Amino acid sequence: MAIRRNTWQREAVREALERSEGFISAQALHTELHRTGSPIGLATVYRALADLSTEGEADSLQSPEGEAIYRSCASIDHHHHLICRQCGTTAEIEATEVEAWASRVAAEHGFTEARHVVDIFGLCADCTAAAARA
Amino acid sequence: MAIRRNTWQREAVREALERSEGFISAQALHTELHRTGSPIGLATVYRALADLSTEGEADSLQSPEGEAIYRSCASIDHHHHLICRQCGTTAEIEATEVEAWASRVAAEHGFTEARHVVDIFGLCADCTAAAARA
DNA sequence: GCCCGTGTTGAGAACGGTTATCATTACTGA
DNA sequence: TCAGTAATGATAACCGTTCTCAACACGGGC
Repeated sequence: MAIRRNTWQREAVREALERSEGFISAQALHTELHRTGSPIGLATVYRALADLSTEGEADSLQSPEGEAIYRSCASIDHHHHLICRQCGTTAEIEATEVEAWASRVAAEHGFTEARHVVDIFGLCADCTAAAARA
Repeated sequence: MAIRRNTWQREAVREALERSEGFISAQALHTELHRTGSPIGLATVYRALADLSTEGEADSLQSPEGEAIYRSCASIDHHHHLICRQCGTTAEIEATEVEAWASRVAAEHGFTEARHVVDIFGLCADCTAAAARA
């Protein structure tokens, strides 16, 4: 694992992830890749996503349904999300104050290696309007 | 499903959940119940937890490892958690500033019915010390 | 360009958590 | 007490994810 080789598979996953808007599950990404002709294996998709995630090129979080979902993360810096639980669209949000708060609180309680989960699930403007009509 | 019957199992799950501090997984709760002598089935624990969750008597969220974890929700007031990913102990934390931030950000983007997930996972002081020794 | 060592791939098996199945049990209202 | 029917629980099925391992292919050295 010392040297990372470049393979078309890894690149295909990166591109497919960038092409898809919002969060997408590994399975969905695999299906999408097959649909567009890539005979890539499911295991490879998982591996590529895990790699992208650790390298900071992708965000990953757990959907409320328990799936791991991924998103291309052009800006390497840490940020959070506003996710519509109806249509899945996301908006990146600034959370500078929350960052500070999180690390302060963790430190106050003697916690180390703190990673925080700060995401807001709601109904986006469109879906709110659609729900109002129904 | 029209009528809900009262069974000792359901009550046992509720009590065990209240007794356990912080978040606990369904499996752990099942193990705990068996340890204290209840021959309750795993499926029943899942069902009871799901019911408690929909009734609002319990909170549920996904741990970063993908497990569903539950917490008794006696106090209706909303608060957040600092969770040790090693031993599972939790501390309740005040998050007034984060509450304000979350609703403000959601409103700014036209989102409604926003529920936020704000939890910090880390290593508690004890586990940090234990890890340092190893 | 060709070889070879080794990182990578992929099909399928294994795995762990959760949910469904279904015969049996036991609440509950009459 | 009794019948009707939710609830239970052992187990199988399910689903997403990770592991296994033989086959493959990238890339540095020649």
